[in-house]
Amino acid sequence: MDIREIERFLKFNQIKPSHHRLKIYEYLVKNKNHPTADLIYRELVDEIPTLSKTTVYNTLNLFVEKGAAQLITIDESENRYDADMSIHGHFKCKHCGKVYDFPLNFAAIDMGGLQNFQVEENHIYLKGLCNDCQIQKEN
Amino acid sequence: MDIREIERFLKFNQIKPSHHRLKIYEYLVKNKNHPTADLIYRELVDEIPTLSKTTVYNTLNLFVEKGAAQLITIDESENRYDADMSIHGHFKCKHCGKVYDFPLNFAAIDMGGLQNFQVEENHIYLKGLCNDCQIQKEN
DNA sequence: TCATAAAAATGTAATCATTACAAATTAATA
DNA sequence: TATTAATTTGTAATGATTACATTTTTATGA
Ligand SMILES: [Mn+2]
Ligand SMILES: [Mn+2]
Ligand SMILES: [Zn+2]
Ligand SMILES: [Zn+2]
Repeated sequence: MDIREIERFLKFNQIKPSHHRLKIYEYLVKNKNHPTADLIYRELVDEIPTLSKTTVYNTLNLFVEKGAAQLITIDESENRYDADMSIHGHFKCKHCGKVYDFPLNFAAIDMGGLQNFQVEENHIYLKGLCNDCQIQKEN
Repeated sequence: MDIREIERFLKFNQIKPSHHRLKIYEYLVKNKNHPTADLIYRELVDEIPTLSKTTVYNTLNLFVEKGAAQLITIDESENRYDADMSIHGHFKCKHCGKVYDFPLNFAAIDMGGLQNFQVEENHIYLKGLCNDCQIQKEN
């Protein structure tokens, strides 16, 4: 996804593609690391010295509001963001802190107890030890 | 679950059953409302005038640490707690704010992308409109 | 029972992520 | 260019949670 596609994508989602918005969205797309607002700020401020943290927060809130990104609340006290709007699950390693994606067959989730409930969002969060960290502990 | 059972349960989980701890755990068991620390405090402070909010926080953290309750981070900026440690999902209504339980066939979740990952916790959160609120909107 | 130590609870201050808000800057429009 | 709207900025406020020192309660044992 190059900068032109990002511009089109933001416009498509009713978001005026200002320079900062383009850069923040580009960061989300290129680094699929589910970053916090603070991390995005720290990563971009060298390249964009005038960037303010408030703008990062404002922009991320706008993305979520317009459906261009999703908010991941996998852990208390840290909001993370993801430009991948497809249905997928997240796994956070308790040891290294990395957040992994995994495919999800949402239809398999049987919501027997929720007849007539209208589902608008789904958040599937797992926690534990990732493959790499398990190997480390064994040695 | 009467107070005697609660006492036994806390002891079983390596938690000394002080009066406050018993009352807070009893609140979780009797009101399956996934409350915040603040709500628990407000609900109990009349009955226990000496209760402090710090004690509620300390106690809930202890419960989670010892595996007697689980922390539900279904929404940013509010930690909710649940004494039900069985595997089940949560649905939060965006209109009325109520958090519903629903049964969950966890085995149905295919984690194809997570070979050799060791899962220790699972959090399944859905959001949308509950049955009651949909009916209201239709009228 | 009384002394002593350990555990639990309290109250206040600190922390920290996020938001509110007013001012400044930039972009769009005519 | 003049005018208006949108965006961005910097700082202050908010609010949930935690840190910490003090007080209270409970347990232990001479
Ligand atoms: Mn993701
Ligand atoms: Mn529950
Ligand atoms: Zn890991
Ligand atoms: Zn509802």
